[in-house]
Amino acid sequence: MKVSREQMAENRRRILDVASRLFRDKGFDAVSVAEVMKAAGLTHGGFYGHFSSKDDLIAQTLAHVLALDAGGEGDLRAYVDAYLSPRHRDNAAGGCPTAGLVAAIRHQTPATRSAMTEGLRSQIDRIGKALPEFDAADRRRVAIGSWAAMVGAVIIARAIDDPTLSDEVLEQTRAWINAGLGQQFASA
Amino acid sequence: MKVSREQMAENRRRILDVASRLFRDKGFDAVSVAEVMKAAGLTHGGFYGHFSSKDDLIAQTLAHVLALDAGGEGDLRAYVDAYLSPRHRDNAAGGCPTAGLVAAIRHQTPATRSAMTEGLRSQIDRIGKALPEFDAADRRRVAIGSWAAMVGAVIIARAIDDPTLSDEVLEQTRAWINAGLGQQFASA
DNA sequence: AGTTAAATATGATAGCCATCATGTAAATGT
DNA sequence: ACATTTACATGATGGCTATCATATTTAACT
Repeated sequence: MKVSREQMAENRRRILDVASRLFRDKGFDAVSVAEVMKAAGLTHGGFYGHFSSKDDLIAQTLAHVLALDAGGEGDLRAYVDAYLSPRHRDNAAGGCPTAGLVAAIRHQTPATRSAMTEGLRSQIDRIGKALPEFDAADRRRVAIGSWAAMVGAVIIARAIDDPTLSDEVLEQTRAWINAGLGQQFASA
Repeated sequence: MKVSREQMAENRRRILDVASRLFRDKGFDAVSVAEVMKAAGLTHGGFYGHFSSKDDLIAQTLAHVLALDAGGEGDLRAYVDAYLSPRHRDNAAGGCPTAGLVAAIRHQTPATRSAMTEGLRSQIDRIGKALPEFDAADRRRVAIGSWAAMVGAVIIARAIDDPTLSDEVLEQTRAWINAGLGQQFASA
């Protein structure tokens, strides 16, 4: 049955929202088109009215979720703490899409890779802007190094099945980043 | 046709070797059992004589490749440089299995998660041992922080489709880690 | 109010893949 | 040498999934 223009727009938004959660939680491959539609309260039939393919859904979902994500522009210390928390590690479905999906991007279409590239570029810039205490030369290094460590630590912590070691990875990475944030660099 | 005992052992080794390359290159899901067997010069039929399931292959392949991997115990600076090089980024099939596969471990069986956990534990210990200039308290932090940044940077660099930005991620992370390696920590 | 267009539902279809069944030939042990 | 075991090959099978075809219902336009 046909639905109103705004109902359709809302359906589309809901599809993207549930898809982003499902993809972050289970990975692109493990989520079927029908599963996404069902989670959005629809059936699989209407899917191709919204997207031209599953790859298209992936690309649009990534662009959608990366546009929202934004974090780290204000209090960087607080952002790092929340990012490297057990709570974030245990909440992949609602957590940072970069941590949840970067590694899978290699195997995706150009449109998806492009969306992720722009998301990463923005995030690095955002972190850089939150580091006014560093001079221009150091700012980029700190932003990129910290972001790589944050993403890497969460990915690693999620893989480890020993809670003690997993917690330690988060905690020590947090300490390592804080140490790096707390000091200026004389040379390189 | 039956083959000699040692021929069988060699076949098994070849299966694990090609599987580890294929998995690192394309991911667990995108590689079929038949594809692995074919790459090993066999047909799909013999597969279940060696492994009880694809999940079993994954677990054994990971244990196999992580046992070999070992790196970073000697000259840590050189290891970091090679790890964060475009060459390593562009060689996923032959590169570090952690960088290539950690993120997918979340969705694997307990045996596979366990193999990865032990691999990570060893690697962190190995890096720690290569840091004699740090006192015990700092060693762990430097090892974990550096390793998280290395793994994160390679994963991120592989996702990015802009060569300039991708190179920059590697290079700045390298500089960031070297800065961290080059200094003692007074407090935390 | 009536016609048309469109959004979604229901119901195929085709391909891929993990796994199983069975055959075959050669290695191993006597 | 012979019997037996067994590693691998060939050939199903069943399930899942992306995508397509068609029907239905109702919003949108006149």
